[in-house]
Amino acid sequence: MALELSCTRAEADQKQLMRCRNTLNTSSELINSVGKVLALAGNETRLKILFLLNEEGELCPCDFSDILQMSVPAISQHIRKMKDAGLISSRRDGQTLYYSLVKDSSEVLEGIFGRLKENKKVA
Amino acid sequence: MALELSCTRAEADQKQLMRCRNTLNTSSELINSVGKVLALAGNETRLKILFLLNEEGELCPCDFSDILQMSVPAISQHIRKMKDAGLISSRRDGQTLYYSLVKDSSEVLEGIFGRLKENKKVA
DNA sequence: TTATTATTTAAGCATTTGCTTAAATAATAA
DNA sequence: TTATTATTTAAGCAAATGCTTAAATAATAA
Repeated sequence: MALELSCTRAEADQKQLMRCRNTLNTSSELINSVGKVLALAGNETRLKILFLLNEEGELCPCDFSDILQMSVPAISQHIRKMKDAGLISSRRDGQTLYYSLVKDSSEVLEGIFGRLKENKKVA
Repeated sequence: MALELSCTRAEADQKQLMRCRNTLNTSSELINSVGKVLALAGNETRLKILFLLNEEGELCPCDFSDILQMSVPAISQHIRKMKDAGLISSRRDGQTLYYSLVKDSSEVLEGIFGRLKENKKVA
């Protein structure tokens, strides 16, 4: 790969580069966890699922399959990723599993949905 | 695929399903564009680039290569995606291209970075 | 018990992603 | 001009992603 060990531009601001490295180091855990949430929400199907859960409270895989016109297994696999990441949780009622957003972990989502709602008002 | 045309649960709330379909239809453009931004920000390297641009104002590919310890072409290709999406723009100074966040299109990012900063204060 | 329903899980596969290396631009310096 | 530097672009490839179909669980109904 032959990676340059430092920026060799004449104008390179070494203090700035150090500051950036420090910023990333001190926030690395946070950036990592936020990145995971964004990667999950960055899929259109999953974003719609999260968005609908935010609006409706809880829905089941069968509902999503119907609404999004996708197969149940496809929905289920998206749901699993978000459940594994702690974004959503389930409640069983008979044969049906109802999923809902996990309040605690939807901090990043709140920012996103907040913007979505603001824009919605304007548009 | 043999897709079910509607949720057949006895408890299925047809009004709710209709409302969900409507919600998605009326917000589809917005969800689509937000989804694209999230997909871009959902990559750890790109999230770091966006985060650093938000903190520092502007930086060049060479800086990122140095800070993130990645090859210049790898950085450049991440940058291109975000530039194509209108998230960042460039200013040339000699041989160096300085990139910065496009204010207008960083609405969604603001929500994310806002949360990042809040958490930073706490942590 | 057997059948049906709601859901998950697993295997397979095409598409996408993100790197690599090498070559092409673009600007400055000699 | 030629050389050097900063960056982009392109081709190639391994890994990840997101669907498909089929099989496995789990709960209810007959």
